[in-house]
Amino acid sequence: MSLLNDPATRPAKPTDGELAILTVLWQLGPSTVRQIFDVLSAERDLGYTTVLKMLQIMTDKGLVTRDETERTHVYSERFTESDTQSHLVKDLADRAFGGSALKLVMSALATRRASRKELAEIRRLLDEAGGGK
Amino acid sequence: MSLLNDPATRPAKPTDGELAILTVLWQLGPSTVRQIFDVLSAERDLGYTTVLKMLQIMTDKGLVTRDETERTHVYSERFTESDTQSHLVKDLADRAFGGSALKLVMSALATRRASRKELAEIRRLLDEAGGGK
DNA sequence: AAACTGCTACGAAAAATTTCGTTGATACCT
DNA sequence: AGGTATCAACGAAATTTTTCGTAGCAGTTT
Repeated sequence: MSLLNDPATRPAKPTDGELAILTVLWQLGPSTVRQIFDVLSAERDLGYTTVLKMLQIMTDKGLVTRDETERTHVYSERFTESDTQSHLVKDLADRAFGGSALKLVMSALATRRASRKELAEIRRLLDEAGGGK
Repeated sequence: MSLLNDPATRPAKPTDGELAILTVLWQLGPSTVRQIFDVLSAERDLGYTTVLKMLQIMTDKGLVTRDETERTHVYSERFTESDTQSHLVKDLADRAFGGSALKLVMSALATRRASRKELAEIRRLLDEAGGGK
């Protein structure tokens, strides 16, 4: 048997193409191939069956689930947006920042301008994080 | 002609394998294939010529430079650690956070515990970033 | 000089990812 | 019913990434 689609095992990091599909699912919620294709094909040139094939592969990998009750299948993300994002951040921290998510944060802050509102939001998170003591 | 090795063009995001090599260069500074191989092969199983080939490809892509004055070539990163890191952060922000590096930061902070010292450092960066007003 | 060691270059295989054409089934329209 | 549109499945081609065997060259040792 394969390890694919094992509910207990988290799939590997999504590829770039897979992530592009996931971001559409985050935007639209559960969607058909057609809906996802419409969004992606507006940005770049790719075929309908390409999207279909990727969703089939993602289903096998356990990145999405598929509702087959209707003829037109409906795909849903299997992990939440923030869960997947956290994973990607951790992965990048591991691969490029010696495992330190905080170095990653500092890198991001060092090169980005932020609005007052965004900075305030970050401070609030910091206060929460450090609030305990 | 090819666009490879064009000093004016930034190479595409390094692959996972390429990034692994870059992190070694960040640790050791300019290094030979042997030195890089020794570090990487301690972590995972791979051959010497694999590392050599990757460095040759990375040279073609312009990710590293090669000093051939000695018989044993010495490879150096072409972009600084923080430059490359910034790029990777921006890339991830684009691909997974709708282009918002700040959402990425918030995601990282939401799931990480930080030491007081680290939090203080982040606050300092925030003050710099928001200092103007 | 022959054998050995360490190195680069080359080519190609293997693996992973991305792409889509074709087929056959199902629904819709006239 | 016949024709058209939409869809999933399948297989395979194309591309990218990773891997390393083999060959040849240059020093070193015996």
